[in-house]
Amino acid sequence: MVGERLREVILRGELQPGEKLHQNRLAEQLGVSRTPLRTALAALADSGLVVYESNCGYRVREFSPEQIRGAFIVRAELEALACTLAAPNMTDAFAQQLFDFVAEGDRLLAGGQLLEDNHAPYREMNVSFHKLIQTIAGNPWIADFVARLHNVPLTSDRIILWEHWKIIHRSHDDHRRIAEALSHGNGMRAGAIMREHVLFAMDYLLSQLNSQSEGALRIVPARANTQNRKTSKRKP
Amino acid sequence: MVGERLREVILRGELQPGEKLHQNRLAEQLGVSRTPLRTALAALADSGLVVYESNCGYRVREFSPEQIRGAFIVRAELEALACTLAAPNMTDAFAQQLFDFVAEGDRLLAGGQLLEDNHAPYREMNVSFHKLIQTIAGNPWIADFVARLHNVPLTSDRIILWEHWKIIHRSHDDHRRIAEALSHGNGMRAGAIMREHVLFAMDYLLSQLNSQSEGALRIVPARANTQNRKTSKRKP
DNA sequence: AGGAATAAAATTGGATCCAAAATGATATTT
DNA sequence: AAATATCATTTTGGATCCAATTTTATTCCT
Repeated sequence: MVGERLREVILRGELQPGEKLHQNRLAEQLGVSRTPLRTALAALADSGLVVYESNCGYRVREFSPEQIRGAFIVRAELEALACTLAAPNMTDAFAQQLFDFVAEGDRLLAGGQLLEDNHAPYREMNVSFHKLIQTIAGNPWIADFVARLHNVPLTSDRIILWEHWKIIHRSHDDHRRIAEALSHGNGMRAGAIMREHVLFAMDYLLSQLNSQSEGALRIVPARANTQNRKTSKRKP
Repeated sequence: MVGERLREVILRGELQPGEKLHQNRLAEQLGVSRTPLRTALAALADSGLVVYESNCGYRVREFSPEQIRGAFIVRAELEALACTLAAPNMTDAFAQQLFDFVAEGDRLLAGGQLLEDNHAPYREMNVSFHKLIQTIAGNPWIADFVARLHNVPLTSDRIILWEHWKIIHRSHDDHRRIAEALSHGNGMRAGAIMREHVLFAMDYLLSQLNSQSEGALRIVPARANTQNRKTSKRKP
């Protein structure tokens, strides 16, 4: 829980890669003692977001462009696999949900552009679409690993490149074709589209990384999480 | 480090799945205080070997046969991907190392059977062979995720089914063909063999799980790790 | 006697404390 | 003046302590 907050802080880039994580300072900033902070750090270290060195504490992990590239490649393969596994599990209800997400995307892109106010909703629709396919696939490892890959700064689904209409339009069209293929039970075809869908995002992100400065990449946070609340049991 | 020991204990099956992890007792058994134990538990929880519930502590995670099956399927795909990525990176030195492992397997299997004393060496050769391919592939995510999948009890490379000569012989023959294909730069073909190599292991393990009792599965521990020592800097 | 309510024990989670190690600063020597 | 050595400060890692919650045991009531 303090771990979640730390993860957000790191992924939003508020802590520089390589930066040392000062336990006293961080604990105070987060308003907790060092003990829960350290358990959170241990978990983050295992998940690979921070690195630990004995007697030297934790620091924010640095990712090379090559590692970021590698993350996309594995994600492309895993999400393609999710499509092939999802196909035999398709039901009318699942197909309907997929097309609902596509329809929501259509609505958000209706004006021939993506308005500023629609960035966050589009992002959430995008995340939901991908997650739903992983759910239908029914293999929890895929969802788990894809989530881990999203924990790499810049690889995260927090980041979408909004600038060029043609690219976002094409990306949304991929979604439609994937939904079509899956609803016809054609998992291999859906997987092929998905693989290209992810690999192209990789190429595009890396080209942007090379040209412009990293700071220019837009990070769109989720809206105040009134949704997505997990089970919280409280005494009266 | 205390985490490593705990991981071993759990993977060896000395703690039953679902069993509650008593912090006081465990800390005493491991000869440490509760604080380092709890950081270790937090890390293991993130890596998915134990589950945590607020105010109820940690318990050993249970895996359904379906989850075990899922782990093999993802591992098959990841290791196949490792083959396709490794092919363009092949050098004569890498090819030599692969064939050295194959030759070692030939030696261990020379008598037309796998002697009891050769179980551990064969296991280590097997692990090294697979890891080398992942190293050549040069994508650290693959090695990381495959290692996580090995952290599932029964999916682990700690377990090899030694009983039937024909199966282990065939499995070793897969290794030879994979090495051949990779040394010729044929990553797709190597990947296809690797996928079947892993998926057949899955089928065989699950069939054994259904027929005989789980306790009959042989878990062969690594030999006292004089090798595999990580960097350890000590003051004189 | 069975079940609900209450009390006692145990266990967890967080805070504080302390020793060991690392970092940084100052002094000393060449 | 530069390099080394020594000392002080900071920071980490582990142990202990304490409050809050859960679990277990007991008592009480129907």
